[in-house]
Amino acid sequence: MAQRQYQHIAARLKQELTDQTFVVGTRLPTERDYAQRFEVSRTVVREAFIMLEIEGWVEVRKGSGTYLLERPARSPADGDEEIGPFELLDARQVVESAIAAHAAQRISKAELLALSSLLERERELLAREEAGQRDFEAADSTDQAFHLGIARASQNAMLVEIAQRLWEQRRSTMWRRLHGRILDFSYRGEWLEHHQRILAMLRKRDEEGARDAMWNHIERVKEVLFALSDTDDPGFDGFLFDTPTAAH
Amino acid sequence: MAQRQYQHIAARLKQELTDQTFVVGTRLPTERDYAQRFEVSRTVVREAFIMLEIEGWVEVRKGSGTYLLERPARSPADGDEEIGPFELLDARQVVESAIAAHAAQRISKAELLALSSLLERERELLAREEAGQRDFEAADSTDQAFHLGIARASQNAMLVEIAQRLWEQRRSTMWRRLHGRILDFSYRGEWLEHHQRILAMLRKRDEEGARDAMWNHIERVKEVLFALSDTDDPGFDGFLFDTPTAAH
DNA sequence: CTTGGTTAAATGGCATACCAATTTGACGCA
DNA sequence: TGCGTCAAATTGGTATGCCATTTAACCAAG
Repeated sequence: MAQRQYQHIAARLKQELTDQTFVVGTRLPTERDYAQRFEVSRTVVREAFIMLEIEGWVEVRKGSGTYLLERPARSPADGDEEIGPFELLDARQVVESAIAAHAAQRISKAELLALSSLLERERELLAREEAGQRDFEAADSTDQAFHLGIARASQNAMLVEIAQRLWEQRRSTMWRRLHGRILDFSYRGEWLEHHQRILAMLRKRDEEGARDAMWNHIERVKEVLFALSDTDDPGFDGFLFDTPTAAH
Repeated sequence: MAQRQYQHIAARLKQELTDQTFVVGTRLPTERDYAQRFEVSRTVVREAFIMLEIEGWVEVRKGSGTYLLERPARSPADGDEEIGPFELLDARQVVESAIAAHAAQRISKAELLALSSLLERERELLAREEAGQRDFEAADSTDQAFHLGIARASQNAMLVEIAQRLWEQRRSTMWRRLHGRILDFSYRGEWLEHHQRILAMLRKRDEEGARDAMWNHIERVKEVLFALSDTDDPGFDGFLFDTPTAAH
């Protein structure tokens, strides 16, 4: 596995905290428990908890335990109606393309380099995958890093926050289910091309080009998602088409 | 000292990275070095590095070392840093203009009517104000209702949520202070004209027109805000120009 | 039955030791 | 002289063990 283990465990913990019903204030299982359950050392779990602590999910009390704080991420069970995949993609299309355009005029050379190395990483992962080594976690986090990196390049903290919020939505169960498909069905090469095109526009500081490239990228993701919903998975379409914007 | 040592060490590391001149990309001293220097175990240093990694300061490479990334312009977890007025307006400009364009193709007749009646109300309030009856609260809430109404017209719950989040930011003390000025200095007539132009574009379902109208509206708000910062209010500019995007 | 203190178990904090990946440079061969 | 190879040193990764704090269970005194 490419990623640092603590990040992997942290992702699983977050998933558990969002999916499962842990009431706010609950004491979570101990580090030792999780270590045993995930079959890693307590050190790794501890580091994962540190990540959650930094991100504001939990509070760690020495000698007592780890406690769930109010969730920073929007949780479907908070009474908010869950956002469907197509609706979320629409929102991302609108917002991220605008952010990309803005970033095109403000991105630094260092940030261009950072994005470039992310794409290098995507290329590597893709090659490995073709060799049979799949690493969904790594692919997913690289994808996210690229998109959030663009938001960061806008030099605007509010836009970064908004972009993060959009990506957090993937945690919802409904969405997670589809997400794997998108990154799996050998569309990864296509996404890489899209990302390269976006980066090229940012490099040229081409505002309109960046906007269009990002727009088309997400447009294509929507198309793929739509096509995938025609597969033979029973009950797959069921929830897809409840969303207002799903009727394309 | 912070409760957990890693936080203390992380703070010292950040200070060192800010003060000292470590060139971007430099390999930092090893975990063992810092452990010795700070007289703590390598574990603690390692946890501190994890914090820096999460916050985007450094990249950690197994077997190689820890490398300084471009210093994040704004560190995410340094406590929720307050967003400055110009930064917020930039974000609103980017996001709301994109939302307006999206809404232009989806707004319903009922929503057009609702927006129209909001403008009617703006007109009323303006007339009353000229007669000496000021009602800041009403003017403010009408303004917000118009902008959020457009977000709602996008038919996308996520976009509505984002727009709300943007408007919530005005409640911050720093921002509130300026906000009164913008709505007071008899710019209200101008804002009304802008809103009418935006609504007209939405009526025509003119995507680009709506985008531009919203963009120009907020652009003008920024100009006014900038001009107002030249007034004689002592300490007024002080905080305004600390924000990265303030240097127009 | 209540209350207070004592104690033992549980839990996170920290340090140490060993593992694995990477880097470096020395050595040998062309 | 230059380059390829390989082994040792370097460095982060992980596991384990012990320490300090907190919690709660228990018992004795009132």
